Amino acid sequence: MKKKNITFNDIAEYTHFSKTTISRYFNDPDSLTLENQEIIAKALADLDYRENKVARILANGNTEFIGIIIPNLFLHYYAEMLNQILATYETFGYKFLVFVGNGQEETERRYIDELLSYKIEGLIILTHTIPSNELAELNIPIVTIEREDKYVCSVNTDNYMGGYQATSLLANHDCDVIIHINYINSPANPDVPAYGRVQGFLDFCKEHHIKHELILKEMGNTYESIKNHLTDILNVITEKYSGLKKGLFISNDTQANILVNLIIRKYGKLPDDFFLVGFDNSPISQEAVISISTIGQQIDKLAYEAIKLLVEQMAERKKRKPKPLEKPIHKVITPILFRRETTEKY
Amino acid sequence: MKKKNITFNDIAEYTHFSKTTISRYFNDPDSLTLENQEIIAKALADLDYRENKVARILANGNTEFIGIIIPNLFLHYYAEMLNQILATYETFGYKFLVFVGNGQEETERRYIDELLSYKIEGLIILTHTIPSNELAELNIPIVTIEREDKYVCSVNTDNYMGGYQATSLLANHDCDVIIHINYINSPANPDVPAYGRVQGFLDFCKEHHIKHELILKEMGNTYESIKNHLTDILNVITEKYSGLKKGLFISNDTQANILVNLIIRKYGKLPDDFFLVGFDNSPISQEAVISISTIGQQIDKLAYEAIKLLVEQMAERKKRKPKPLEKPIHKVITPILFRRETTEKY
DNA sequence: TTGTACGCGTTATCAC
DNA sequence: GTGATAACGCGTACAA
Repeated sequence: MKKKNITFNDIAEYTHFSKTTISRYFNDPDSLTLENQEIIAKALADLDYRENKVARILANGNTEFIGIIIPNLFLHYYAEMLNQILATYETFGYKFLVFVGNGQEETERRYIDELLSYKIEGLIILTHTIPSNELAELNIPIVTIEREDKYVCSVNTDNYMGGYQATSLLANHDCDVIIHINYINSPANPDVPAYGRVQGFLDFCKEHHIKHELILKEMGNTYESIKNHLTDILNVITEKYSGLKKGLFISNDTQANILVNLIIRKYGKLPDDFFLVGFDNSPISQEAVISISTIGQQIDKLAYEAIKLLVEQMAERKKRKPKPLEKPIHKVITPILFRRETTEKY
Repeated sequence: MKKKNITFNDIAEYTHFSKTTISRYFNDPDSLTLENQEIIAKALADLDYRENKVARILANGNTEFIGIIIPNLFLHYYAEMLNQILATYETFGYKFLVFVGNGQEETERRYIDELLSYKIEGLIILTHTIPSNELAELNIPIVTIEREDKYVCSVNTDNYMGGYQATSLLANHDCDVIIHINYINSPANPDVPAYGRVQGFLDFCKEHHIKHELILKEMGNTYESIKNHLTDILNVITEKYSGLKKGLFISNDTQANILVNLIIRKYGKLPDDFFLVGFDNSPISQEAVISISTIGQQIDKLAYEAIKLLVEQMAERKKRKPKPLEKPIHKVITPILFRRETTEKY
C-alpha cells in the first residue's frame, strides 16, 4: 500500500555508503568523518527519512517500553501519579504503554501478557489485584507503588509517619478524642502500605494516652454511598463525644471534603470542637469551602523514584553478567503536612 | 544475555512442523487439524512460549499502536477522557502510547516524531498547541478532541447547545440578568470548540431579550489566582446588579465550585437571588458544599467516537486502494444538563 | 493441510 | 573509517 518507506538501504544507495555506515551515523556519529556526516544528513533530508524503531527493537532487543497498570484515573491521586510517571520520559527516555485495570485478576493478566508480547523492559504496577509473589515470577523488572509489595521492588509513602503526623497535629490542638476513619476493609492486613496510617495513628494515641477510636468501613465507590456512611458516622460521633473536642483523621481528602460539607450544611461553619485532617493533598483539600489540613504524598518523588529504581534494574539486566537482586528494594518517601483551616481555624 | 527466547523455530523443531504451520496456528487455527492444533498447543505450554509482537509488526506492518498527546491529567476532564480512551482497548484492541504535552510546539513535535518512529497507526490529539493544518500534513489518521480542528477529523461536544441550555435554565428561573464567565482569552476565536459556549449564551440572551454580560478573563492556573479573580468578579457583580436576580454561567466546574465556596463564606448560604450553572459535570460539581448544576460532556461517548473514527480511517488505509477522505469528518456529541442545588435550591 | 523461501528494517560481528 | 553479511522473529506468497 501507498508509497514505499525510506530505509537505510535507500539512504545507502543515494549516498553510495553502506547500510552499516548509515546505522553508525545514528548510533556512533563520531566514527564518521564530518563531511560524510553532512552528506548523510543531507540525504536524510532529501529523501525525508523517518526512523523505524520497531526494526531496531528486533535487531537489538531494546524496546524502551515500560508498561503501566493503574487502577483508575478517577481519583486525582492516580491521575497525578500517571502524569508524573509519564513526565519522566524527559529524564529517562522510556515510552509508556498504559492500561487501566478493572480489579479482575484475569483481565490484568491479559494486560500483562499483552505488555510482555511487546517486549516491555519493565513494569509499573499500581493495582492491588495480583499478589506480588505472582508478579515476581514474571521475571522482569517490576516496581510497585503503594500496594502489597512483599516479593517485588516498590516505592511507598511513609504511611506510618503520615498517620503519626496527622494524629500528632490533632493532639497538639488539645483534642480530647481522636477518631481515625479509614476505608481499608481489614484492620489486619499490614501488607498494604496504607495500613501504616492506621498503625501510626494507634501508636501515637497509645504512646500519649489519648482517648481514640478507629473506624474501619468500606464505604463503596459512589458519592451517595460515601455521603450516607459519613452522615451516619458524623451523627454517631457527635452524640457519643458530645462536649469533647473531637479530632478527625480521615484517610483521604475526597472523604474529608464530603465530611466537611456535611458539617457545614449542619452547622453553617466548622464548630470549635471539630478538628479535621485528611490525606493526599488532593486539589479538593485546598479548594474545599473550608480548606482541609492534610498529609500530602510527594507524588512527583514517588513516580521519579519508581522509574529510577526500575531503570536501574533494567540496566543491570543488560549487563553480560547481571546479578539479580537478592531481595526486593523498598524505597520510602516522606509525606508532608499541610496545615489549613480545618485545624488552624480562621 | 540470559536464556534464549523461545521462537516459532523452536516450536517447529519440537513438533516437527514448519514455522509456517506454527504461524498459522496463531493467525488461522482452523486451517490446521484439531489434533495438530493440540500438539502445538502442548508444545507452546511445554516450552513456555511467549509471543513476540514486535517481530510481527516488522513482518506485517500492523503495530496496533495509537499515540495520544494530552495537555495534562490535572483536570478531571482530561483524566477521565484518557481513562475512557484507554478503555476502548477492550473493544478495538489498540494499545496506547501516551504523552503529556507541555504547551510547547517543539516538545510536542518531538513527541509526535517519537510516536511515528514506533509506527503508530493513528494519533489522538487533545492539546491545543500545534495547528491542525500542520497535523494534517503528517499524513496519518488523526482525530482531535475539543480543539481547533479545521483540517483534521475531530469529535467535539456540541458546545453551542451546552451554552444555550445553561443560559436557558437560568432564564427559566426568571433571572433578571445572566452573566457568563469564561476563561478563553480571545472572544473572537471561533475555531476553538469551547467558543461555541459563548455563542450559545449570546444567542439565547439576544433571542429572548435578556439582560446579559459576558466576562472573558484569563485567570491563571493556580487556585489562588483563580480565587482572587473570582472574588473581584463576585464583588463587582453583587454591587452592579444589586436587587436583581442574577444567573451565573461559569465555563467550568472547578471555577464554579470556587465561586460557590466564596459565596457560602460570604453569606453562609446561596442567597435567593443567585443562580449558578457550571460546565463539565466534574465530580466536584456533585460533591460541592452545594451541589452545582452543570452541563455534562459525555466523555465516554467522545472517547469512543474518537477511537471509532480513527479506527475507520486506519482500516481504510489498509485497503489495497484506499481512498482518502475528501474533507475532515467532525462528529458532534450532545451535552447533558444536570439540575442540582445551585439552580433548584434546597 | 502443510512446507519453502524470502522479506520486513535495523544492529552486531567481523573483516578490510 | 568503512563494508559485507548474518542475525532478530514472524508473515506471506507460492508450491506441493
